[in-house]
Amino acid sequence: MSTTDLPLTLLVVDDDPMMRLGLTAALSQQANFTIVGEALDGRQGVEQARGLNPDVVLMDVGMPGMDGIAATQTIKAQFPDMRVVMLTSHTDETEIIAALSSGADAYCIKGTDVEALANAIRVAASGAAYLDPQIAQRVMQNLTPARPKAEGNEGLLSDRESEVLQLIVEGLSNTEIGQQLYLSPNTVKTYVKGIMNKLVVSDRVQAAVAAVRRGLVE
Amino acid sequence: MSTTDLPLTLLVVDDDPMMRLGLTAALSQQANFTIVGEALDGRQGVEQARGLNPDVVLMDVGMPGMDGIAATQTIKAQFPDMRVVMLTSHTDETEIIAALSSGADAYCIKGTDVEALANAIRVAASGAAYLDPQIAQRVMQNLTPARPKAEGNEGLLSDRESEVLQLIVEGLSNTEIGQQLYLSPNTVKTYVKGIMNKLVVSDRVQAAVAAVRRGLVE
DNA sequence: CGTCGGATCACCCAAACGGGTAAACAGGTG
DNA sequence: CACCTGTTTACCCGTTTGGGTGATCCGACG
Repeated sequence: MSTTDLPLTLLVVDDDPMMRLGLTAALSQQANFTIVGEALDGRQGVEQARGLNPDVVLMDVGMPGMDGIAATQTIKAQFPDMRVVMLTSHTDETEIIAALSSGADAYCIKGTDVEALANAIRVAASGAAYLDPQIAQRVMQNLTPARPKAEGNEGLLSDRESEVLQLIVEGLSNTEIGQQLYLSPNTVKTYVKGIMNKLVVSDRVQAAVAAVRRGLVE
Repeated sequence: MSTTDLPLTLLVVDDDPMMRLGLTAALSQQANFTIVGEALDGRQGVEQARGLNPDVVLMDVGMPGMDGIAATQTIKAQFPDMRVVMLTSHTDETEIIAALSSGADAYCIKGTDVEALANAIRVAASGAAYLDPQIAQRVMQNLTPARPKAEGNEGLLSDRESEVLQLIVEGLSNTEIGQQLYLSPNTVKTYVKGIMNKLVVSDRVQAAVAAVRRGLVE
Protein backbone atom coordinates (compact mmCIF):
# COMPACT_ATOMS: atom_id res chain seq x y z
CA MET A 1 0.00 0.00 0.00
CA SER A 2 2.75 2.41 0.59
CA THR A 3 6.28 3.35 -0.19
CA THR A 4 7.08 2.61 3.40
CA ASP A 5 6.62 -1.05 2.64
CA LEU A 6 10.31 -1.54 2.18
CA PRO A 7 11.89 -4.74 3.36
CA LEU A 8 12.70 -3.99 6.97
CA THR A 9 15.10 -6.05 9.03
CA LEU A 10 13.97 -6.77 12.56
CA LEU A 11 15.60 -7.97 15.73
CA VAL A 12 13.28 -9.53 18.30
CA VAL A 13 14.31 -9.21 21.93
CA ASP A 14 12.08 -11.07 24.39
CA ASP A 15 12.70 -13.60 27.09
CA ASP A 16 9.50 -15.49 26.44
CA PRO A 17 10.03 -18.18 23.78
CA MET A 18 6.32 -18.25 23.07
CA MET A 19 6.30 -14.55 22.45
CA ARG A 20 9.30 -14.72 20.15
CA LEU A 21 7.68 -17.51 18.24
CA GLY A 22 4.45 -15.63 17.88
CA LEU A 23 6.12 -12.41 16.83
CA THR A 24 8.39 -13.97 14.27
CA ALA A 25 5.60 -16.06 12.85
CA ALA A 26 3.15 -13.23 12.65
CA LEU A 27 5.51 -10.61 11.32
CA SER A 28 7.51 -12.61 8.84
CA GLN A 29 4.30 -13.71 7.28
CA GLN A 30 2.10 -10.70 7.68
CA ALA A 31 4.21 -8.26 5.70
CA ASN A 32 7.61 -7.92 4.18
CA PHE A 33 9.58 -7.88 7.36
CA THR A 34 12.67 -9.97 7.79
CA ILE A 35 13.51 -11.19 11.26
CA VAL A 36 17.28 -11.22 11.24
CA GLY A 37 17.82 -12.22 14.81
CA GLU A 38 16.39 -13.00 18.21
CA ALA A 39 17.72 -12.31 21.67
CA LEU A 40 16.67 -13.45 25.12
CA ASP A 41 17.61 -10.42 27.18
CA GLY A 42 18.81 -6.87 26.94
CA ARG A 43 22.45 -7.66 26.86
CA GLN A 44 22.14 -10.12 24.03
CA GLY A 45 19.88 -7.63 22.34
CA VAL A 46 22.53 -4.94 22.37
CA GLU A 47 25.17 -7.31 21.12
CA GLN A 48 23.03 -8.56 18.29
CA ALA A 49 21.94 -5.06 17.42
CA ARG A 50 25.56 -4.18 16.90
CA GLY A 51 26.30 -7.29 14.91
CA LEU A 52 23.18 -7.44 12.79
CA ASN A 53 22.43 -3.75 12.41
CA PRO A 54 18.67 -4.25 12.05
CA ASP A 55 16.38 -1.44 10.96
CA VAL A 56 14.11 -1.93 13.93
CA VAL A 57 14.43 -3.66 17.28
CA LEU A 58 11.31 -5.12 18.89
CA MET A 59 12.08 -4.80 22.56
CA ASP A 60 10.24 -6.39 25.43
CA VAL A 61 10.29 -4.31 28.58
CA GLY A 62 10.37 -6.90 31.32
CA MET A 63 13.33 -9.24 30.98
CA PRO A 64 15.78 -10.85 33.37
CA GLY A 65 19.19 -9.25 33.55
CA MET A 66 19.39 -6.09 31.48
CA ASP A 67 15.82 -4.99 30.88
CA GLY A 68 14.34 -3.40 27.80
CA ILE A 69 14.72 0.14 29.08
CA ALA A 70 18.42 -0.15 29.75
CA ALA A 71 18.98 -2.01 26.50
CA THR A 72 17.15 0.69 24.58
CA GLN A 73 19.26 3.38 26.18
CA THR A 74 22.40 1.53 25.25
CA ILE A 75 21.29 0.92 21.71
CA LYS A 76 20.15 4.48 21.21
CA ALA A 77 23.36 5.84 22.64
CA GLN A 78 25.40 3.76 20.26
CA PHE A 79 23.19 3.67 17.19
CA PRO A 80 20.95 6.72 17.19
CA ASP A 81 19.51 5.78 13.81
CA MET A 82 18.34 2.38 14.90
CA ARG A 83 14.64 2.31 15.75
CA VAL A 84 13.24 0.64 18.81
CA VAL A 85 9.66 -0.51 19.19
CA MET A 86 8.87 -1.17 22.83
CA LEU A 87 6.53 -4.00 23.64
CA THR A 88 4.86 -4.58 26.94
CA SER A 89 1.75 -5.91 28.53
CA HIS A 90 1.53 -3.15 31.10
CA THR A 91 0.03 0.26 30.78
CA ASP A 92 1.75 1.60 33.84
CA GLU A 93 2.43 5.25 33.30
CA THR A 94 5.86 5.48 34.85
CA GLU A 95 6.98 2.53 32.82
CA ILE A 96 5.72 4.14 29.66
CA ILE A 97 7.48 7.38 30.41
CA ALA A 98 10.67 5.57 31.24
CA ALA A 99 10.45 3.57 28.06
CA LEU A 100 9.88 6.54 25.83
CA SER A 101 12.48 8.75 27.41
CA SER A 102 14.93 5.90 27.08
CA GLY A 103 14.70 6.62 23.39
CA ALA A 104 12.11 4.18 22.14
CA ASP A 105 10.38 5.26 18.96
CA ALA A 106 7.17 3.37 19.49
CA TYR A 107 5.28 1.87 22.36
CA CYS A 108 2.89 -1.01 21.82
CA ILE A 109 0.71 -3.03 24.11
CA LYS A 110 1.04 -6.76 23.70
CA GLY A 111 -2.18 -8.29 22.62
CA THR A 112 -3.17 -5.67 20.13
CA ASP A 113 -3.59 -7.02 16.65
CA VAL A 114 -0.64 -7.75 14.47
CA GLU A 115 -1.67 -5.15 11.99
CA ALA A 116 -1.26 -2.38 14.54
CA LEU A 117 2.15 -3.67 15.48
CA ALA A 118 3.21 -3.82 11.87
CA ASN A 119 2.01 -0.28 11.50
CA ALA A 120 3.99 0.82 14.51
CA ILE A 121 7.09 -0.82 13.10
CA ARG A 122 6.71 0.99 9.82
CA VAL A 123 6.10 4.29 11.52
CA ALA A 124 9.10 3.81 13.74
CA ALA A 125 11.25 2.84 10.78
CA SER A 126 10.36 6.12 9.13
CA GLY A 127 11.70 7.94 12.16
CA ALA A 128 8.34 9.01 13.51
CA ALA A 129 6.91 8.15 16.89
CA TYR A 130 4.00 5.80 17.49
CA LEU A 131 2.04 5.43 20.67
CA ASP A 132 -0.51 2.71 21.26
CA PRO A 133 -4.11 3.94 21.45
CA GLN A 134 -4.42 2.78 25.02
CA ILE A 135 -1.72 5.11 26.20
CA ALA A 136 -1.55 7.89 23.65
CA GLN A 137 -3.91 10.18 25.53
CA ARG A 138 -2.20 9.89 28.84
CA VAL A 139 1.25 10.44 27.48
CA MET A 140 0.24 13.45 25.49
CA GLN A 141 -1.10 15.16 28.54
CA ASN A 142 2.11 14.46 30.36
CA LEU A 143 3.93 16.83 28.08
CA THR A 144 5.81 19.55 29.82
CA PRO A 145 7.07 22.70 28.22
CA ALA A 146 9.96 23.50 27.27
CA ARG A 147 13.68 23.60 27.29
CA PRO A 148 16.29 26.00 26.08
CA LYS A 149 18.03 25.33 22.83
CA ALA A 150 21.49 26.77 23.07
CA GLU A 151 23.14 27.71 19.82
CA GLY A 152 25.94 29.86 18.58
CA ASN A 153 28.01 26.85 17.78
CA GLU A 154 27.42 26.86 14.08
CA GLY A 155 30.27 28.41 12.23
CA LEU A 156 32.66 27.07 14.76
CA LEU A 157 33.26 23.81 12.98
CA SER A 158 33.39 23.38 9.24
CA ASP A 159 30.95 21.00 7.56
CA ARG A 160 33.56 18.36 7.20
CA GLU A 161 34.67 18.70 10.76
CA SER A 162 31.10 18.32 11.92
CA GLU A 163 30.78 15.09 9.98
CA VAL A 164 33.95 13.76 11.51
CA LEU A 165 32.83 14.80 14.97
CA GLN A 166 29.56 12.99 14.50
CA LEU A 167 31.44 9.81 13.70
CA ILE A 168 33.79 10.28 16.62
CA VAL A 169 30.75 10.40 18.85
CA GLU A 170 29.56 7.17 17.30
CA GLY A 171 32.79 5.60 18.43
CA LEU A 172 34.52 5.08 15.10
CA SER A 173 38.29 5.06 14.82
CA ASN A 174 40.08 7.41 12.46
CA THR A 175 40.48 4.60 9.97
CA GLU A 176 36.81 3.73 10.11
CA ILE A 177 35.85 7.35 9.71
CA GLY A 178 38.08 7.49 6.67
CA GLN A 179 36.29 4.55 5.14
CA GLN A 180 32.93 6.03 5.94
CA LEU A 181 33.78 9.37 4.39
CA TYR A 182 36.05 8.10 1.62
CA LEU A 183 39.04 9.90 3.05
CA SER A 184 42.56 8.92 3.88
CA PRO A 185 43.11 8.18 7.57
CA ASN A 186 45.68 10.96 7.51
CA THR A 187 43.07 13.42 6.43
CA VAL A 188 40.80 12.29 9.20
CA LYS A 189 43.59 12.81 11.66
CA THR A 190 43.99 16.35 10.43
CA TYR A 191 40.29 17.00 10.98
CA VAL A 192 40.40 15.47 14.41
CA LYS A 193 43.23 17.80 15.32
CA GLY A 194 41.28 20.75 14.02
CA ILE A 195 38.20 19.74 15.97
CA MET A 196 40.14 19.32 19.17
CA ASN A 197 41.71 22.71 18.69
CA LYS A 198 38.43 24.48 18.08
CA LEU A 199 36.73 22.69 20.93
CA VAL A 200 39.75 23.36 23.15
CA VAL A 201 40.10 19.76 24.22
CA SER A 202 43.02 17.43 24.02
CA ASP A 203 41.57 14.09 22.99
CA ARG A 204 38.66 12.57 21.15
CA VAL A 205 36.88 11.49 24.29
CA GLN A 206 36.56 15.07 25.47
CA ALA A 207 35.58 16.09 21.97
CA ALA A 208 32.79 13.51 21.97
CA VAL A 209 31.56 14.52 25.39
CA ALA A 210 31.59 18.20 24.46
CA ALA A 211 29.72 17.43 21.27
CA VAL A 212 26.99 15.56 23.08
CA ARG A 213 26.68 18.06 25.89
CA ARG A 214 26.57 21.04 23.58
CA GLY A 215 24.20 19.38 21.18
CA LEU A 216 26.64 19.60 18.29
CA VAL A 217 25.51 16.19 17.10
CA GLU A 218 22.18 14.45 16.87
CA MET B 1 -2.17 -3.67 1.72
CA SER B 2 -3.42 -3.57 5.24
CA THR B 3 -6.61 -3.77 7.18
CA THR B 4 -6.12 -0.16 8.18
CA ASP B 5 -6.88 0.77 4.60
CA LEU B 6 -10.48 1.35 5.38
CA PRO B 7 -12.28 4.15 3.62
CA LEU B 8 -11.67 7.12 5.88
CA THR B 9 -13.59 10.36 5.66
CA LEU B 10 -11.51 13.48 6.01
CA LEU B 11 -12.17 17.13 6.72
CA VAL B 12 -9.47 19.56 5.60
CA VAL B 13 -9.12 22.77 7.58
CA ASP B 14 -6.62 25.26 6.20
CA ASP B 15 -6.80 28.91 5.24
CA ASP B 16 -4.44 28.52 2.31
CA PRO B 17 -6.38 27.56 -0.84
CA MET B 18 -3.23 26.16 -2.41
CA MET B 19 -2.67 23.95 0.57
CA ARG B 20 -6.26 22.69 0.53
CA LEU B 21 -5.97 21.94 -3.14
CA GLY B 22 -2.72 20.09 -2.71
CA LEU B 23 -3.97 18.08 0.23
CA THR B 24 -7.24 17.06 -1.36
CA ALA B 25 -5.57 16.17 -4.63
CA ALA B 26 -2.80 14.19 -3.04
CA LEU B 27 -4.90 12.34 -0.50
CA SER B 28 -7.99 11.54 -2.52
CA GLN B 29 -5.76 9.99 -5.11
CA GLN B 30 -3.00 8.50 -3.05
CA ALA B 31 -5.11 6.10 -1.02
CA ASN B 32 -8.69 5.41 -0.21
CA PHE B 33 -9.42 8.56 1.67
CA THR B 34 -12.53 10.55 1.01
CA ILE B 35 -12.39 14.27 1.54
CA VAL B 36 -15.87 15.10 2.70
CA GLY B 37 -15.35 18.76 3.37
CA GLU B 38 -13.05 21.76 3.55
CA ALA B 39 -12.96 24.72 5.89
CA LEU B 40 -11.06 27.99 5.88
CA ASP B 41 -10.60 28.55 9.57
CA GLY B 42 -11.09 27.00 12.96
CA ARG B 43 -14.66 28.17 13.38
CA GLN B 44 -15.80 26.73 10.07
CA GLY B 45 -13.80 23.66 10.88
CA VAL B 46 -15.71 23.01 14.06
CA GLU B 47 -19.03 23.62 12.35
CA GLN B 48 -18.26 21.27 9.54
CA ALA B 49 -16.87 18.69 11.88
CA ARG B 50 -20.22 18.68 13.61
CA GLY B 51 -22.17 18.52 10.38
CA LEU B 52 -20.04 16.04 8.48
CA ASN B 53 -18.76 13.83 11.27
CA PRO B 54 -15.51 12.93 9.52
CA ASP B 55 -13.23 10.21 10.79
CA VAL B 56 -10.23 12.49 10.78
CA VAL B 57 -9.73 16.24 10.66
CA LEU B 58 -6.61 17.63 9.02
CA MET B 59 -6.01 20.80 10.95
CA ASP B 60 -3.67 23.61 10.08
CA VAL B 61 -2.22 25.39 13.09
CA GLY B 62 -1.87 28.93 11.89
CA MET B 63 -5.17 30.36 10.70
CA PRO B 64 -6.95 33.68 11.00
CA GLY B 65 -9.72 33.83 13.56
CA MET B 66 -9.96 30.62 15.55
CA ASP B 67 -6.65 28.83 15.14
CA GLY B 68 -5.99 25.14 14.90
CA ILE B 69 -5.24 24.68 18.56
CA ALA B 70 -8.48 26.20 19.75
CA ALA B 71 -10.46 24.38 17.09
CA THR B 72 -8.91 21.09 18.09
CA GLN B 73 -9.78 21.65 21.72
CA THR B 74 -13.35 22.41 20.78
CA ILE B 75 -13.68 19.42 18.52
CA LYS B 76 -12.10 17.08 21.03
CA ALA B 77 -14.37 18.36 23.76
CA GLN B 78 -17.49 17.76 21.67
CA PHE B 79 -16.46 14.66 19.73
CA PRO B 80 -13.84 12.76 21.65
CA ASP B 81 -13.73 9.98 19.11
CA MET B 82 -12.95 12.24 16.22
CA ARG B 83 -9.27 12.22 15.34
CA VAL B 84 -7.27 15.32 14.60
CA VAL B 85 -4.06 15.43 12.60
CA MET B 86 -2.24 18.69 13.15
CA LEU B 87 -0.41 20.21 10.24
CA THR B 88 2.13 22.95 10.43
CA SER B 89 5.25 24.24 8.83
CA HIS B 90 6.90 25.12 12.11
CA THR B 91 8.91 22.94 14.39
CA ASP B 92 8.68 25.34 17.28
CA GLU B 93 8.63 23.34 20.43
CA THR B 94 6.10 25.33 22.39
CA GLU B 95 3.71 25.16 19.48
CA ILE B 96 4.13 21.42 19.26
CA ILE B 97 3.43 20.99 22.94
CA ALA B 98 0.41 23.24 22.74
CA ALA B 99 -0.92 21.35 19.75
CA LEU B 100 -0.50 17.94 21.29
CA SER B 101 -1.88 18.84 24.65
CA SER B 102 -4.87 20.39 22.90
CA GLY B 103 -5.79 16.84 22.04
CA ALA B 104 -4.35 16.33 18.58
CA ASP B 105 -3.63 12.70 17.72
CA ALA B 106 -0.87 13.37 15.25
CA TYR B 107 1.52 16.13 14.40
CA CYS B 108 2.95 16.48 10.91
CA ILE B 109 5.32 18.90 9.32
CA LYS B 110 4.12 20.35 6.04
CA GLY B 111 6.42 19.46 3.24
CA THR B 112 7.02 15.89 4.24
CA ASP B 113 5.96 13.42 1.62
CA VAL B 114 2.35 12.49 1.15
CA GLU B 115 2.99 8.94 2.12
CA ALA B 116 4.03 9.96 5.60
CA LEU B 117 0.96 12.09 5.96
CA ALA B 118 -1.26 9.24 4.83
CA ASN B 119 0.45 7.07 7.35
CA ALA B 120 -0.16 9.59 10.08
CA ILE B 121 -3.82 9.77 9.17
CA ARG B 122 -4.20 6.02 9.35
CA VAL B 123 -2.38 5.85 12.65
CA ALA B 124 -4.50 8.62 14.07
CA ALA B 125 -7.66 6.96 12.81
CA SER B 126 -6.72 3.83 14.72
CA GLY B 127 -6.53 5.89 17.89
CA ALA B 128 -2.78 5.87 18.20
CA ALA B 129 -0.52 8.87 18.28
CA TYR B 130 1.87 9.86 15.51
CA LEU B 131 4.69 12.36 15.71
CA ASP B 132 6.64 13.57 12.73
CA PRO B 133 10.25 12.38 12.63
CA GLN B 134 11.51 15.93 12.85
CA ILE B 135 9.93 16.43 16.23
CA ALA B 136 9.52 12.98 17.68
CA GLN B 137 12.88 13.00 19.44
CA ARG B 138 12.46 16.34 21.06
CA VAL B 139 8.98 15.70 22.30
CA MET B 140 9.87 12.32 23.70
CA GLN B 141 12.71 13.75 25.69
CA ASN B 142 10.40 16.34 27.11
CA LEU B 143 8.36 13.67 28.77
CA THR B 144 10.27 13.35 31.98
CA PRO B 145 10.85 16.10 34.47
CA ALA B 146 13.78 14.06 35.78
CA ARG B 147 14.88 10.69 37.05
CA PRO B 148 15.22 8.24 34.15
CA LYS B 149 17.38 6.18 36.53
CA ALA B 150 15.30 3.07 36.10
CA GLU B 151 16.66 -0.11 37.54
CA GLY B 152 18.87 -0.85 34.57
CA ASN B 153 21.50 1.62 35.60
CA GLU B 154 22.12 1.29 39.27
CA GLY B 155 23.76 -1.96 40.10
CA LEU B 156 25.05 -2.18 36.59
CA LEU B 157 28.35 -0.55 37.38
CA SER B 158 30.15 -0.94 40.67
CA ASP B 159 31.01 2.16 42.67
CA ARG B 160 34.59 2.06 41.57
CA GLU B 161 33.64 1.60 37.97
CA SER B 162 31.33 4.60 38.18
CA GLU B 163 34.17 6.73 39.49
CA VAL B 164 36.42 5.63 36.66
CA LEU B 165 33.67 6.24 34.13
CA GLN B 166 33.20 9.74 35.47
CA LEU B 167 36.87 10.45 34.91
CA ILE B 168 36.81 8.91 31.47
CA VAL B 169 34.06 11.36 30.59
CA GLU B 170 36.24 14.15 31.88
CA GLY B 171 38.83 13.10 29.38
CA LEU B 172 41.50 11.70 31.64
CA SER B 173 43.86 8.99 30.46
CA ASN B 174 44.18 5.76 32.36
CA THR B 175 47.36 7.00 33.97
CA GLU B 176 45.74 10.23 35.07
CA ILE B 177 42.77 8.37 36.45
CA GLY B 178 45.15 6.20 38.40
CA GLN B 179 46.78 9.27 39.96
CA GLN B 180 43.42 10.78 40.77
CA LEU B 181 42.16 7.63 42.44
CA TYR B 182 45.50 6.45 43.88
CA LEU B 183 45.43 3.34 41.76
CA SER B 184 47.88 1.62 39.51
CA PRO B 185 47.32 2.33 35.83
CA ASN B 186 46.91 -1.41 35.43
CA THR B 187 44.04 -1.43 37.83
CA VAL B 188 42.41 1.40 35.97
CA LYS B 189 42.75 -0.55 32.78
CA THR B 190 40.97 -3.45 34.41
CA TYR B 191 38.09 -1.19 35.40
CA VAL B 192 37.89 0.32 31.95
CA LYS B 193 37.59 -3.14 30.49
CA GLY B 194 34.83 -3.98 32.93
CA ILE B 195 32.97 -0.79 32.13
CA MET B 196 33.18 -1.38 28.41
CA ASN B 197 31.89 -4.89 28.89
CA LYS B 198 28.93 -3.84 30.99
CA LEU B 199 28.06 -0.98 28.69
CA VAL B 200 28.49 -3.27 25.69
CA VAL B 201 30.84 -0.88 23.91
CA SER B 202 34.30 -1.36 22.55
CA ASP B 203 36.18 1.81 23.39
CA ARG B 204 36.27 4.62 25.90
CA VAL B 205 34.76 7.12 23.52
CA GLN B 206 31.59 5.10 23.21
CA ALA B 207 31.63 4.54 26.93
CA ALA B 208 31.80 8.28 27.52
CA VAL B 209 29.03 9.03 25.04
CA ALA B 210 26.81 6.34 26.50
CA ALA B 211 27.46 7.68 29.99
CA VAL B 212 26.52 11.21 29.04
CA ARG B 213 23.46 10.23 27.04
CA ARG B 214 22.17 7.95 29.74
CA GLY B 215 22.93 10.35 32.52
CA LEU B 216 25.29 7.96 34.26
CA VAL B 217 27.52 10.89 35.12
CA GLU B 218 26.89 14.44 36.16
C1' DC C 1 32.94 -23.95 53.70
C1' DG C 2 33.23 -23.14 49.02
C1' DT C 3 32.17 -20.02 45.52
C1' DC C 4 31.26 -15.72 43.45
C1' DG C 5 31.75 -10.79 42.59
C1' DG C 6 34.40 -6.67 43.60
C1' DA C 7 38.95 -4.43 44.18
C1' DT C 8 43.61 -4.58 43.36
C1' DC C 9 47.74 -5.36 40.67
C1' DA C 10 50.95 -7.34 36.65
C1' DC C 11 52.78 -8.35 31.81
C1' DC C 12 52.63 -8.68 26.72
C1' DC C 13 51.56 -6.82 22.34
C1' DA C 14 49.33 -5.02 18.25
C1' DA C 15 46.69 -1.23 17.08
C1' DA C 16 45.22 3.37 17.57
C1' DC C 17 46.09 7.92 18.96
C1' DG C 18 47.99 12.79 19.21
C1' DG C 19 51.72 16.18 18.26
C1' DG C 20 54.63 18.15 14.93
C1' DT C 21 55.49 19.44 10.29
C1' DA C 22 54.68 20.01 5.53
C1' DA C 23 52.32 20.58 1.23
C1' DA C 24 48.88 20.84 -2.59
C1' DC C 25 44.58 22.87 -4.47
C1' DA C 26 39.99 25.12 -4.42
C1' DG C 27 37.27 29.11 -3.52
C1' DG C 28 36.24 33.61 -1.86
C1' DT C 29 37.76 38.57 -0.12
C1' DG C 30 40.12 42.67 0.08
C1' DC D 1 47.00 39.61 -7.20
C1' DA D 2 47.84 38.28 -2.53
C1' DC D 3 45.63 36.28 1.33
C1' DC D 4 42.90 33.17 3.91
C1' DT D 5 39.95 29.28 4.90
C1' DG D 6 38.66 24.71 3.97
C1' DT D 7 39.82 20.19 2.02
C1' DT D 8 42.97 16.89 1.02
C1' DT D 9 47.10 14.01 1.68
C1' DA D 10 51.69 12.51 3.75
C1' DC D 11 55.39 11.02 7.26
C1' DC D 12 57.61 10.46 11.90
C1' DC D 13 57.48 9.29 16.63
C1' DG D 14 56.44 8.70 21.33
C1' DT D 15 52.30 7.64 24.18
C1' DT D 16 47.94 5.43 24.99
C1' DT D 17 44.71 2.09 24.39
C1' DG D 18 42.40 -2.35 24.53
C1' DG D 19 42.52 -7.50 24.34
C1' DG D 20 44.28 -11.53 26.49
C1' DT D 21 45.62 -13.88 30.62
C1' DG D 22 46.83 -14.18 35.04
C1' DA D 23 47.11 -13.38 40.14
C1' DT D 24 45.80 -12.00 45.24
C1' DC D 25 42.60 -10.41 48.83
C1' DC D 26 38.16 -9.75 50.85
C1' DG D 27 33.29 -9.97 52.06
C1' DA D 28 28.89 -11.92 51.00
C1' DC D 29 25.67 -15.60 49.92
C1' DG D 30 24.17 -20.04 50.12
